[in-house]
Amino acid sequence: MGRKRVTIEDVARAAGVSRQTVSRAINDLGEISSQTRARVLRIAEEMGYRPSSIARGLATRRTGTLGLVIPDVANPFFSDVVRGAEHVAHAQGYNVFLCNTDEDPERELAVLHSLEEKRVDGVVLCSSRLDDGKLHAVVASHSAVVLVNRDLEPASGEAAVGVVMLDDVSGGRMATQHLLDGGHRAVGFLSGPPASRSGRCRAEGYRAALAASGVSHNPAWTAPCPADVDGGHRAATELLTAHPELTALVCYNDLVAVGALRACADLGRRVPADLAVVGFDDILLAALVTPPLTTCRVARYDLGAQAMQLLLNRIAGCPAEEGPTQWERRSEEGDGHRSLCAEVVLRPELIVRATAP
Amino acid sequence: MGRKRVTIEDVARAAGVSRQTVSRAINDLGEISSQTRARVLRIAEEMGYRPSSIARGLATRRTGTLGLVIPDVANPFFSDVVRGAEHVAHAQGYNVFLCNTDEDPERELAVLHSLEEKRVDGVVLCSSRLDDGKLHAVVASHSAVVLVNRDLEPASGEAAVGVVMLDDVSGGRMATQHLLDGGHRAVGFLSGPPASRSGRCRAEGYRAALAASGVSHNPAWTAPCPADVDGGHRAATELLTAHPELTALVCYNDLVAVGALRACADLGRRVPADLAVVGFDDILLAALVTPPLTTCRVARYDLGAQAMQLLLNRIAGCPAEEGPTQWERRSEEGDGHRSLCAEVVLRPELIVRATAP
DNA sequence: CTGTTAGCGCTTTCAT
DNA sequence: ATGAAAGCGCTAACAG
Repeated sequence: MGRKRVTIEDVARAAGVSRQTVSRAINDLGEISSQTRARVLRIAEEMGYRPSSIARGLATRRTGTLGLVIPDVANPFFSDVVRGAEHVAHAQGYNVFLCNTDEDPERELAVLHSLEEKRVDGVVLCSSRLDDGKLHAVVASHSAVVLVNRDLEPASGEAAVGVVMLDDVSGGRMATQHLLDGGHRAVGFLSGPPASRSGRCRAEGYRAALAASGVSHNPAWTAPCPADVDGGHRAATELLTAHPELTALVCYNDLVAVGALRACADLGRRVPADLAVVGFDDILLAALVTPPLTTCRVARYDLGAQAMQLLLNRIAGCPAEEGPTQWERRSEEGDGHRSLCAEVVLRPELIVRATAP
Repeated sequence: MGRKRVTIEDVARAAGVSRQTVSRAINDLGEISSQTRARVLRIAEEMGYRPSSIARGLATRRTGTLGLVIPDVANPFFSDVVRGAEHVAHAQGYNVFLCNTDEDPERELAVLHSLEEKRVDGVVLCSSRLDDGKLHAVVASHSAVVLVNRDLEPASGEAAVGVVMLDDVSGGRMATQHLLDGGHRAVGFLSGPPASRSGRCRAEGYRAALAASGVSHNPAWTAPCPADVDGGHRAATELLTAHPELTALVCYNDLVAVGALRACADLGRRVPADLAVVGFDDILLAALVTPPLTTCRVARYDLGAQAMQLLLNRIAGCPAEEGPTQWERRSEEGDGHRSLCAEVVLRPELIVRATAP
């Protein structure tokens, strides 16, 4: 394996032309007779020539690769985001570096630096845990950045960063309202990791819904937890034991909700008769557990796809050193230029199943 | 964002040294006084210097990136493989390009070519759907390749390729035997995609178990299906309708098994009373559906981790043009050199839950 | 220990 | 329509 690589020089020599001509042929730039081009391409093909995108990257300052930074591929939420993002990127001829941060800000910074060294043409950064200062530095050092599920005030002189957000406040309100509509008054909330913006926004929506219905809000009914089945299981067990008065639970995500279901089974509380449960995300699992989970669905694939599309728009539309002006203007024009606006907001949708009918 | 990048030249000038000295400092190669190194590093840091790994790649012919090719990230099986592989790669300073093939051989070939152009240092290729000829070509054109769940006879003059396999024949036998032990004689098999090696091997194990127990094998009891819940649902519905005599079902994977569970619910057949079901993989979902799934667990994270470790060993251990000799010898020496052997086999483990007690 | 000279394989710019 | 020269940012191989 791996004998000496064929270079453009080799092909040029074999075809009896200059390297430039070969370059023109493989890049399909017009200035070449279709005869020579066909001949060169055939010879290149025969020799198994594979142009080095790394040499090409050095010369053009474009690598044709993008970074996609997420907390964890194994989280079904993000694996769908990845699919959406990759699909869009590949469709336009880009490759993507997938980077996990494991929710660790140090690791996040490390992968971002690594992407910078790789000279990626742009980055989609999901659920960043970086503080505003560090995040500004990151944005400044990459040629294009789109943030998913994380806001950032543009610093002065900085092009507005692309942003794709979930309307989590609405989501939290929606989920809670559904329970209130069902007659529940003692509604708890498992809020997920304290560092999660989604968690905080959903909590805000939860409180807003309670307030709007004139239901008093008991802070002791809210508890943080790790964002997985085990975390939900433990937190729900504790919360339900400490506050047996609760008749309903809004959960940070479906994994946590499934953990809560397990806790109910352990504690002998029937769902939904004794306790109603609402999750978030609508992962595959949600429809398949017993009883099937009522949940707030988020269009995860679209989230990734839109973020990537936004990034590609910015890469294509901001050819050189153009300032943020055009972007800000566009995004204020309304919906006509959806593909060019700098902020996208996705609204969740309540899927009513058996855990909170 | 993205003003002019700082180059090694800029740093050299600012520090009043040559580029080479800067290079020595950042690469921590001995031949430099610790004073100058410290000073250079400080200046580089201050200037926000980020060495271009693409220029470096051109010069060194090593990119520090690896390819990981899988059918689909959103498949929970592969997302765990990805985690294992990435963890090992990152621990040794490599980045990985993740590529989905969507089980499409054309796309698989395309991503492999793209990785070749990117000059990755090696590739882990999972569940390749390529025929032997094309696969040999792929192996020949990459500097190091590890195959997961796909075998390949080494061609003459070719270094043996690294291989990590699941013992799927054992798995199929194990699952079937468990059902036979439970008294079942009419055992069906949903064999997954015809192109899947795992599917074929599990089928082989299934038939072997039947034969070993002297149970006659009815080919009509085996049916292929797409490897997801829906595929399982449809195939199980058809199979159980056409052959109501079946009392047990071995399923290609857990997703298919969950589909079969759904089909049973539709058809009014209780599980496990009327139909016993065994799945494969033990994904998260398996323990959480009702009733919890009996399944053959595969150490997915380990699968990815071992494959990547094997790849890194081959990259490190095969410095130049050394032939396959050393490898073949090592792998025959036994288990002492596990980290250097060229083939790893992982055995699945039966997890008995409620669908086939 | 430090600097100099050549590339790595491609594209760009300018001739022809 | 084609070719020649220069350079992208870094390291390898020598000198000193």
